[in-house]
Amino acid sequence: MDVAQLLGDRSRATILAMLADGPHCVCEFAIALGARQSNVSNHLARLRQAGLVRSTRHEANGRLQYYERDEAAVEAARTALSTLLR
Amino acid sequence: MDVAQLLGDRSRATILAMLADGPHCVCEFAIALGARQSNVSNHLARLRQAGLVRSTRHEANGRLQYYERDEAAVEAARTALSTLLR
DNA sequence: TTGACCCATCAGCCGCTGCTGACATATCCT
DNA sequence: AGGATATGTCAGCAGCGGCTGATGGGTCAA
Repeated sequence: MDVAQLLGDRSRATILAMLADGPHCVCEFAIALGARQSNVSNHLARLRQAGLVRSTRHEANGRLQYYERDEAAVEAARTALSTLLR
Repeated sequence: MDVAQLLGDRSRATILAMLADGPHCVCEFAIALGARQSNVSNHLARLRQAGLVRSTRHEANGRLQYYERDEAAVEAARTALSTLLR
């Protein structure tokens, strides 16, 4: 899926912005967005499929799934968008 | 309308990319995109409404409507997208 | 003026996409 | 084991957005 199309959704854009300052779990996104958990999971699945984020389990609490940005992919996306408007 | 959402469409992204090397008329976009004239006009109206492009009539042939990018707005969009992935 | 050309706008249709609810899975606690 | 918590996945629905055809306005040539 195209990067710009991914960012076209407000929820996904907010998620990526939140991930700028470190990892977060799914429930945090759900609260911040005021959305259901399944909804957030769907968005994260898109972002995961695009390679922009990856998920890891929390060390202490294995029930929590923590998401972090793939900085290399984000950097690539940033340059891709920049060259698109070159 | 959001900039990322505008770029999410392939047609509009192509139009903006084509405008990188100077102005073009509507018919040129239609040919390049393989789309109908009304379709292209709709996309250009969106881009116009967003302030990313502006239209001027051709000097020699007044029937041709030429579109050019608003470089200031494009630059603003570029930085907006860049900070979104900051 | 008449016709041809180029474009903008609009209503309508249709496909895509986000959202939801239900269910399955995984992990932790008791 | 059994229940609670956190998440992933999926079918279904509703709304949005892109595409089209029709129509009207603006411009040029004859």
